[in-house]
Amino acid sequence: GWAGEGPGAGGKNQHVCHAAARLEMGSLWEEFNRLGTEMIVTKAGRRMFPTFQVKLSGLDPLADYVLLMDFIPLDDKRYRWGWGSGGRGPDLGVLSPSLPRRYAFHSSSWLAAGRAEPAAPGRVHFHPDSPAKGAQWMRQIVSFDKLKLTNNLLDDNGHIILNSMHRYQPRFHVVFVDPRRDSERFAHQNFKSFSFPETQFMAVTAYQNHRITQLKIASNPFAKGFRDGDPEP
Amino acid sequence: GWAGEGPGAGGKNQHVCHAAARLEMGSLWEEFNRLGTEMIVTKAGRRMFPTFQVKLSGLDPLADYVLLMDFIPLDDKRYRWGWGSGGRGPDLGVLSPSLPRRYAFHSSSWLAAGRAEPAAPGRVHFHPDSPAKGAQWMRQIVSFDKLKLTNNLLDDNGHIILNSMHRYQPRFHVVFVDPRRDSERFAHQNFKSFSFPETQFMAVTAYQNHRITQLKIASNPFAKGFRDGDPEP
DNA sequence: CCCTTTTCACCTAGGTGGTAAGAT
DNA sequence: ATCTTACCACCTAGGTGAAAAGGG
Repeated sequence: GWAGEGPGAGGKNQHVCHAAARLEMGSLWEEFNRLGTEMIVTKAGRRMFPTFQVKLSGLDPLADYVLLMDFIPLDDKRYRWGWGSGGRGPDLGVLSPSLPRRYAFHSSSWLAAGRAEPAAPGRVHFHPDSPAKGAQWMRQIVSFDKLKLTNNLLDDNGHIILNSMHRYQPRFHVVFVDPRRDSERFAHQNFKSFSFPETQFMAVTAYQNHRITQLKIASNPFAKGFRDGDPEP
Repeated sequence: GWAGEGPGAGGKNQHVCHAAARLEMGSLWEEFNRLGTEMIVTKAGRRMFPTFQVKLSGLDPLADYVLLMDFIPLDDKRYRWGWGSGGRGPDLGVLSPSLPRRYAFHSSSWLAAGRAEPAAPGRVHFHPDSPAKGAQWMRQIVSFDKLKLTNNLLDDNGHIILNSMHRYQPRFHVVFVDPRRDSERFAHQNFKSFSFPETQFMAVTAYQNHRITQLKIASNPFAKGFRDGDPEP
């Protein structure tokens, strides 16, 4: 689907105000989202699957743009996977109101388990082709397949730092490279942001929901070695 | 070694006149050059080995530069590998004066065999990180490992088109991206070119000199499968 | 006869989840 | 008990020269 930004798009530079982004592989994202998407985080950094990819339109073909992503916590909670009674202490086993009921399967589900860890510095990932002309960005699908997620707070590889067992919303930003001298003063007008709710996920160090594991194995080419039984072209 | 450009460096823009490039893996290039370097060309495109890599210095850290390569014919001859008497017709089996005597081994050597084919359009290969700031280019070795050579005159993959059995000199160009309005008028001042004689080579569809083959196998990691006998770290 | 094309086994390089051990 | 780490077999993706087949 198409996702504009949250607040009204007023006061934006002409070079970004008509920018639009369509999420690619939308049906796959939605299939994961129905189950409750999980993304592995490792010390060395792990790619996302599905990969975040968008098709852009409405850019000035001759202007320069920088494309980047960041990840914002969806709430201030820490989660655990299980069945409420597991408890040590004051775990109430209360489903977070923001987690739809359908997240529960087989007697296990995501349960709020306290307040979130203090958030990491909040890194961003620049698309490695940045900067480039609008025409170049619009020519084909823009893929963030070099982006990696890590749980290492001391990471020095430039990866995105996330807390495991916390929920995140990926955000995508189109930034017009303003050639004007004091362009910093217009910075707030020169970018446009996109959030696709179907791309939100839980950061984990190991998959919790077995249906997520199976969908990853079924849809990620690199996990073909774990597929068994009938081939499905 | 270091290689400046041919004609006097006079009249160059300040952003390029101090630029310098050191060829990396120089001793390997020289080892190949002593035997007579050959580079495979294929219809689909083949990488060079050794890869053309340079360490840059003397750029303006804050200015934008484009880096690119092209290949110029070293002479107007066509060559064949063999021993002079093979001949059909007027092959004289005369060693080209520009080919050192050491090119001959084992009763076989490169022989001039007529005039060169008409040259292809003369494509260039832009380093995929272009454009980038001088600081970025100087930070580490710049590698042209995405560059591919083809003998397909109709190639539409943007590869470098060469004639097999012809000799070429790789050239490397540093181009300052001039922000001035009518910068085209200064184009001749805004670049600096480098030629390393030890990187010249013969384009071939299959290796002719067996010593070249052995040196490729010994030094290219992707050819490790053809190494036999003692490992050499 | 000489050169080119195609196919192949064998590599490098790196992305998967499983598994068992480790940490708290 | 729950989460994390390290290692592994098994993939994708693509760069090698050898060998045999193809073409003029």
